[in-house]
Amino acid sequence: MRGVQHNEPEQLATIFKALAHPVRIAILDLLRYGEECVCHMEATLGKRQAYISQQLAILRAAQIITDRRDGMNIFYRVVRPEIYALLDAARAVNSLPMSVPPPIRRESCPCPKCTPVVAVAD
Amino acid sequence: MRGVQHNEPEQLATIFKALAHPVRIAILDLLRYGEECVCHMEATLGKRQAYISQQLAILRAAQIITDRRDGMNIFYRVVRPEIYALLDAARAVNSLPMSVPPPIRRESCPCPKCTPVVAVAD
DNA sequence: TTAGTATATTCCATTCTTTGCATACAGTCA
DNA sequence: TGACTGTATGCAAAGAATGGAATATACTAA
Repeated sequence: MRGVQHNEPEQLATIFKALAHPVRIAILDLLRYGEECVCHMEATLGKRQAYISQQLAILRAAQIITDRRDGMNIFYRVVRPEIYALLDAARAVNSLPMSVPPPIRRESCPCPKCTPVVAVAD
Repeated sequence: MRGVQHNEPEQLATIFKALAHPVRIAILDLLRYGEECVCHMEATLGKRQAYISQQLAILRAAQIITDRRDGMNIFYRVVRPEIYALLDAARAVNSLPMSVPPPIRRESCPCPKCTPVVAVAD
C-alpha cells in the first residue's frame, strides 16, 4: 500500500486490497459496535498478538482505523464508518445476512472492558 | 444449526480480492450501462487485448460477469448488479463522486456498437 | 531504578499475484 | 478450404502478500 494515488480506480483498488483479507474483515466486524483493545481481538479471533498487530497496521495505513492508548491497553476504532456500508454491500453480493453479532466479553481477555473491576469484600 | 453461520469473512475477502485491481474496476465501470465487447475495453482502457482478457477471466471466475458471442465479437455483461452498490460504497469511503460517465463510442474500436453502419449515398 | 505487561516492528521463507509475451482457439468471410 | 479477426490461454519472471519467529518499544507499577 503505497503513497497517494492519482487515478480513481487505483484508489478504489487500494481500499478493496485493505479489505481483501478474512482476518482484517473479522477485525472490522469486531469494531462495529465501538472500540476494542488488541488483547480483546487476540482473545476473540484466536490469533497471535503479533499477527493481529500486523493486520491492524495495514488497516491503520489504509486510514480505516486509528488507535488510542488507555493505561496499558491500546484501543482501536474505525474512523471511516462508511466502511460498514461497504462490508454490507459485499454481503449483499453474496446474499449473506447483514447482521453481525454484538461483541462478547472474553474471559481470556485481560483488558478492563472484559474483566470489569469486581467489588472485593473487605 | 446454532445461529447464523457467521464465519464468512473468507467469502467477503474473495469478493474484495476480485475487485482489488484498478483495471478490473475500470472494466466494471465500463459495463455499468450495459454489455461491451472486448475490443471496446481494449480501445477505452488502452491495454493490450490479452491483458484485458486475463482480467475478464478473473471477473468471470468470480461470477461477477458473463459473456455472449455475437458474430465476431464477444460481449461481456455484469450478472451481479449489486457489485455497483459495492463500488459506490467504496467511492463513498474515499469521498469520491459516485457518477461514472456513460460509455463513449471509440473510433479505434471496430465493433458494431462503435462503428455503426452508416447509410451510404447511392 | 527494575520488572512486567501490552503492543509494534523487523526479518524471512513461502506462497500467491501480476503482467508481458507467445501462441492457441473459434468463429467469419472469401 | 484457407486466411483473417477477435478472444482466450499457458508460461515465466518479477513483484506483493502471508504468516511465523524473534525482538523492540512504550508504558505502568513497585
